[in-house]
Amino acid sequence: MATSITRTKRGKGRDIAAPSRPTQKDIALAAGVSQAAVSLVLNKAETPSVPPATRTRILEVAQELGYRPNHPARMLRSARTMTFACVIPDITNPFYPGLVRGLQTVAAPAGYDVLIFDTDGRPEGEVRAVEWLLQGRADGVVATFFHLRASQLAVLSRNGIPLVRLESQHKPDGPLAIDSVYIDNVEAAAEMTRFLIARGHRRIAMIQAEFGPSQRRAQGYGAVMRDAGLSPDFITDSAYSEESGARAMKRLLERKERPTAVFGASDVLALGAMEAARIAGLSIPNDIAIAGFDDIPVAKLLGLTTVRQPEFDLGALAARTLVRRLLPGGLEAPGKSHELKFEIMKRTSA
Amino acid sequence: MATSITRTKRGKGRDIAAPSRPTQKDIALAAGVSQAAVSLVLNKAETPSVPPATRTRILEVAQELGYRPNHPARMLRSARTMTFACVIPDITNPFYPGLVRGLQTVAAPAGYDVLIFDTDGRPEGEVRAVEWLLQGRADGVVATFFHLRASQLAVLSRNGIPLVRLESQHKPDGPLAIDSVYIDNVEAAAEMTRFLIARGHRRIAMIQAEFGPSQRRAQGYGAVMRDAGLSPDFITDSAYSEESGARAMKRLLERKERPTAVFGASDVLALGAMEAARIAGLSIPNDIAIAGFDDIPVAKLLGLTTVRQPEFDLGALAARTLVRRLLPGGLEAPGKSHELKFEIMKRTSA
DNA sequence: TTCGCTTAGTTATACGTATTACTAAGACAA
DNA sequence: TTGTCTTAGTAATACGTATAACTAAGCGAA
Repeated sequence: MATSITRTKRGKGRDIAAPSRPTQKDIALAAGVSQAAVSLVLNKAETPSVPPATRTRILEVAQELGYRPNHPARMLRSARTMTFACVIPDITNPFYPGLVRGLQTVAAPAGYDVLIFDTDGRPEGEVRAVEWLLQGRADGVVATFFHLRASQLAVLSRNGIPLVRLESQHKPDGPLAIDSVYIDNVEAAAEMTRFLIARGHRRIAMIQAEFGPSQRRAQGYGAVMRDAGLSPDFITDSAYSEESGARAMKRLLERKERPTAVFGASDVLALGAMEAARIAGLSIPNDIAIAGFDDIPVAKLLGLTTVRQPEFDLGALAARTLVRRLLPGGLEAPGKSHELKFEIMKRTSA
Repeated sequence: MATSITRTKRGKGRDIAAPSRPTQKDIALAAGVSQAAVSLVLNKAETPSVPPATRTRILEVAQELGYRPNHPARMLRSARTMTFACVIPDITNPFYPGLVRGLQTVAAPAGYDVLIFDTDGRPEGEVRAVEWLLQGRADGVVATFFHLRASQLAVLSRNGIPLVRLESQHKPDGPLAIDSVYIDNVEAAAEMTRFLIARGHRRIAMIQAEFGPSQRRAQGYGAVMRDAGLSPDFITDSAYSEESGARAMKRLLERKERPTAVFGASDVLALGAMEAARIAGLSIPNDIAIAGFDDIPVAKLLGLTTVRQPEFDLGALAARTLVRRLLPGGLEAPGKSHELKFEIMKRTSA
């Protein structure tokens, strides 16, 4: 009868050094109580059925063994992952890190982690994200979907996963646990356009992206232009990237009659445009004025006139909404749309 | 005997609408087989004990019910979370999103998700990160630790969690499953300093942060300065932020004898310095030259001369290292240090 | 003396999966 | 007819936790 001193659990077949954290069972064994007693003491602030003496003994043993709760087991047992998913096109777009930070700032004190899922703004990526969420990996989601419609997202609600969408306009309240936080992009773009017109610009072009919030921004711009008796001038490139912005700008600069101002549907597009203009030897804003949308951190450094969307606050509000949804009974409430205010940041580029 | 048509599982006591995804048991029931058979078919490419007919029947039923594996249950059973943690000071520092992207790009095809944990570069944050990792929430970690030493990180290895550190210099190989990826920060800073001297600068100041890679960069700068018979001029502010950079720059500009060049220990510090210089009415690089370290995306737009650290590649390499570590037996190999090359990006600011 | 209440717990079960060990039925050979 | 081998699965168990349901011992009151 061989006596095994090295307590190698999980070392069933192979006896390789298989590290294994102490469990409640180990604590129970060492403290001479049952596993249930351990669980009770570890989780409840007050334990009527466990007297102080036993309580402290259990806590001491736990401390001594360096016990940490096994998160996966907890998740399974309590059907809570304590994780929020953040589904966005691309974390390298400077708009999103601030949003993520806002999320974390509210989520962390409430005990939730934040997991990032990049879709690249492509339909397949968004479908994969939903697939993934249905595996029960997150308790709630904050997401920007460019392609999926409400009908394709309803499956999340049906599976008890609340969703907060980052939107570009007010959404009507619905019965499902789908909320939204938004900034009135139509009005914001309109106001920026009015500002450019007031500055004396008449030939104003807008650089658009194919999908996403660009649509609403174009709408606001188009309406104001037409109201002012000017003709909207859209130029569309594929993505929200500097390359797209630069490409579009180059096309604009090749025209016989150039615009005097260019409104980028997002800051990264505007930055690409600025870069292209600079390469072409143009001075900003004298030769050509440029405006953007988002107010990413660099916009300030580059003096880009733009529409401020408070990313941090958006993230924080979204997280607060999720936390509330995950309170008991929180899923029953109808979906609501929360508005945050934009601000026109007048800088040197326009 | 009441017949319950609405299949409401989990509805033990309260019969509120408690949505519940189908499990393997449900499939088994519907297909007239055992749960074990379902698990087998769903997970193995070849099932000698399940004939094709039964196999397809099971798969069809699974499809029909919209089955998705329950991730927490899988985690518990297989002791794999299929998650990498990325522990960094702050996702809003523009250096990190690219790193995260590099991580994701390698992790996703291998089946791993990426979770972000911000430490704010503070000791408590780093301790919390380790605590958190010990709960078995991730299979591996990519991390930047400013404060914790190897001895405090060894606990991760002891618990079977491989770690890849982002480092600023070569680390000696050790027996634990702790690898590192690094860029030779000493040499990089030295080369940048030589460049500044070659440009004719003699009074060169360096803006440092209190902790982190700033140390190595200061070392390279200091060595070259002394070799050239110049006296190093350090000015330290707390964090890696624009505010810190601006504050430090303001102090430099208050001096009677101003430096002709300022070397920021990171790009965000350099950007803050640029902004402060501009506010003070100085022209860059005529009145004062500025250099940075990191080559964050905006550096290019602002014409900041800096040291390029390939963030994306660092992330990708770190992820590849982790994936390899998590292959069977991968934890036994000694820790290795991988070097990536920097590049001096000569732009207009210096 | 018996009942009931409190104290201090324990036992049992479930969450959904993966895997090991087992088995019943039939085919075929000796 | 018996024994062996294959086929087609199944039953049982474990992962670590949370919790509902139960109980044994001791004490006071009726």
